[in-house]
Amino acid sequence: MKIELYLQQLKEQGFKITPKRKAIIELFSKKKSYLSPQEVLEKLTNNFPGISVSTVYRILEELQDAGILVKIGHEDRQLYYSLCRMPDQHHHHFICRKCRRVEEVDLCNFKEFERFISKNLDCKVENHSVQIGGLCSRCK
Amino acid sequence: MKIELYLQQLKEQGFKITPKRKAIIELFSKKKSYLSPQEVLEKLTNNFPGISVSTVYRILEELQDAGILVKIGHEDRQLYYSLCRMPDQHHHHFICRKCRRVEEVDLCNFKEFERFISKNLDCKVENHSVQIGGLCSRCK
DNA sequence: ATATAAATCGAAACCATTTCGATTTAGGAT
DNA sequence: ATCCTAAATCGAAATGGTTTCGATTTATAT
Ligand SMILES: [Mn+2]
Ligand SMILES: [Mn+2]
Ligand SMILES: [Zn+2]
Ligand SMILES: [Zn+2]
Repeated sequence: MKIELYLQQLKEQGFKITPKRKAIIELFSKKKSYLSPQEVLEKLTNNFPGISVSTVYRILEELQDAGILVKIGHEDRQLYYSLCRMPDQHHHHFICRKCRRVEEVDLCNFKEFERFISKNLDCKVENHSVQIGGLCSRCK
Repeated sequence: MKIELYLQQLKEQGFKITPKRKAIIELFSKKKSYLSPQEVLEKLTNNFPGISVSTVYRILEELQDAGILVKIGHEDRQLYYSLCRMPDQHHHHFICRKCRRVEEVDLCNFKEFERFISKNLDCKVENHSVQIGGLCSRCK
């Protein structure tokens, strides 16, 4: 997806296009791996000396709200984000434990779970989270 | 599963059976919902006034290492644990968003994911995490 | 150009979690 | 039963990622 599309997506949701937001989107779109807020801050300090930590945290959260970034669940329980390249359809992510690369997994076989659970537990299933880990084609 | 089995499991892994460890296992085995370290601390304060926070954190981690508790992934990124009632076979968990009840989901259709990913991404799949959310039979 | 709501700054607060040296305890050995 | 010792617990302080908030700046519609 081109940067312009993400910016348009931002605007459509009522956000203003600011240099820092643009820079963060650009950063993620050229890096296929997930990043922590601290890491984003470091990368931006080149072009924006004195950028505030709080700004980075806020922008990352907003970009996720806008569907541009996704949070990556990590066992250290800290925040990590990556660009989602398929914002429109439900899917999952594969994450390389070595290089942090995030790949889109355009598959969800959750229907089977839902049937199984409804039948066996008599619950109302509302959501599910799936994350796949391993080594990507480069790292394996 | 009976408490004695969990205690035996603890002992087999080289841990000593202490009153606090026992109390924490008992607490979880009568509560089917997940708990935070703070909540565990509060419940234990009745029987163990002056129990230390660090002790609770440490025991919870150890019980997880021993396969007795499982960490629950929560969007607030804080620590939550629940008793795992099927420690021996691979499975997943359903979590009620209202009452926090955790149910064992004795199903995993991950093979399909693995085939799909190996074929499309040429990756080496090593692990996956699945968590299902919704309302349990009581809460729905 | 002007207005103004949104965005950013920056420093401090927050608070869940971790650390570590001192003290106590469980459980095997004598 | 007593002793021994590694393991477990205490407790208070540090840690550090994240959030807060009032002051200042900026994007953008008019
Ligand atoms: Mn995606
Ligand atoms: Mn389980
Ligand atoms: Zn990789
Ligand atoms: Zn429930």
